[in-house]
Amino acid sequence: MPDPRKSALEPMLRKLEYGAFLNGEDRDALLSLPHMNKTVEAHTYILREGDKPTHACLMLSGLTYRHKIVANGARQIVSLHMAGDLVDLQNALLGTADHHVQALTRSDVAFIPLEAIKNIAFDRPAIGQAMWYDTLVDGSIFREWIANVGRRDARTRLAHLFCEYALRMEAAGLGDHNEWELPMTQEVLADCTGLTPVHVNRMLKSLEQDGLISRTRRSVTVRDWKALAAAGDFQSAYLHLPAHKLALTQ
Amino acid sequence: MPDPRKSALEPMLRKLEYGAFLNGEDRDALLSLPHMNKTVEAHTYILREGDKPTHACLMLSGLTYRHKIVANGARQIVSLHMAGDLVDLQNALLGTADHHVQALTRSDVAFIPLEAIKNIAFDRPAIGQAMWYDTLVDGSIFREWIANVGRRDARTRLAHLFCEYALRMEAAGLGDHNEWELPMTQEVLADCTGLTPVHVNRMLKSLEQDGLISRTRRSVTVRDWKALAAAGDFQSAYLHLPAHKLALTQ
DNA sequence: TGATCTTCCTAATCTATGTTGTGGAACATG
DNA sequence: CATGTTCCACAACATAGATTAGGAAGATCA
Repeated sequence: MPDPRKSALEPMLRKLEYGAFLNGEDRDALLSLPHMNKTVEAHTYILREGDKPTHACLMLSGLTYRHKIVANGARQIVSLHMAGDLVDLQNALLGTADHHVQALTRSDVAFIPLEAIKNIAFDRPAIGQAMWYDTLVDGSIFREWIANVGRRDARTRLAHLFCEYALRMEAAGLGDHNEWELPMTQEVLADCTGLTPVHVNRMLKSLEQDGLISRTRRSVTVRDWKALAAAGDFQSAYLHLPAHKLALTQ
Repeated sequence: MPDPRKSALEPMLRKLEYGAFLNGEDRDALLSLPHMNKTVEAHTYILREGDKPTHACLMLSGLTYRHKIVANGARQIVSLHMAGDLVDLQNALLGTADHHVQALTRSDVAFIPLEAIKNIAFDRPAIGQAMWYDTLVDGSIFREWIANVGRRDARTRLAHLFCEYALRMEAAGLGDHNEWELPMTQEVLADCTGLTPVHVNRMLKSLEQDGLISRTRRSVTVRDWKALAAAGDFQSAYLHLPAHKLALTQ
């Protein structure tokens, strides 16, 4: 058994602790989970629709996303994932993957055998509750995306996506909500928001001209968080982040 | 303790058994859960965004839906629920509701104390796994809705919604996938699909004229299931229904 | 240092869907 | 049965966002 004190699985703890109090034994048990580390290059598929996964995938660094392809060939990204996210707990327990998981940037991930996850979740109620909670937060974000894509106009959608991304990055300790790396092409932004890259470009310009953000090739600076949140009809409650993670943005 | 053999909670078992094998004791424990039955009229709010629910709500009959209101006042429905669905397990465990739950038609529901749900889930691993699975299936349906609303055109969206609804109703024993009650106004359909009622009307006419469906005021007959599924870019895998529930539609 | 590729930007044009409005059918209410 | 209300159907018009396309600006690599 690996020494839990220097486990690579450390990033997993943060989010799980949102959902339940984990005592020392719980934490050790989590950090001692068997796993296999791997670095995946940008654009690599981690899982394809129809696969029957045997491992869950924990993000250690980088960004990944889940997506679906519809009949006309268009792609819809349904979620983004960063360090600490247990990406395909979803696909894992359901047996057959109903969507693709792909690396957006070069990423370090840890593959954890499903059996080990199930065992730990049912042996240790606090961990089980934490994982369940985590999947519920995922669900909450999905609901918000349905509303975002279904009922908000293009500019609002994009601003909303930015606010969500900024807060999640900050909560994960990966940046400041007012300034962050955005390693996405405009095509990726379009596939997150159900728009075309051309129109994303127009809306980016609009947000920039109105002084809400400024940007360089691969990073964004928020010039006026309140205005951006207003433009994006963004209220953070659905992220279910603990209060102390939100202090700075209130 | 009520006699589990004639519990009103019976409809809960079907879906939970998709996710795990439940033995006699598990089933008795579920059916003996404390609960309070209630009939809610159409349009009644069962839960509002911001509420802190103390009970989960099991649907016994009728239809309910969850929705969000965005800044411009538009409504986006994010899911539909029918007999057997544990509607707000989502809101319940998350502490604060991030969306509204409202009755679409007059419905019978059972309110089950949250504490009792948590206890049974962690005392009985099979039940815990079944409930977790159920919330994951919810998540899978959310993902499909994001893709539906984000990347499919209006006609396809509507056909997709119909296919999903038909299959879920049939799986719940509430109808035949080729003929069902549709107690929804075109405005409700619009709010499910991110369209306007006027355009829903156009698309309904289109589906009807092309011989895929026919309809009366509050019911739909599928004239050609295969064609409707094709028009809706519908593949049922994401519903994660057991094979025997799908036999008729293959 | 140039050749090649990707991404970004911009403009012109088009179209799917939204908006507004009207009349009538169906249903609910008393 | 009379009346009010909700919902549906249809039409005329408006527009947000899609489509297509070309060139500029960076990146990557020989």
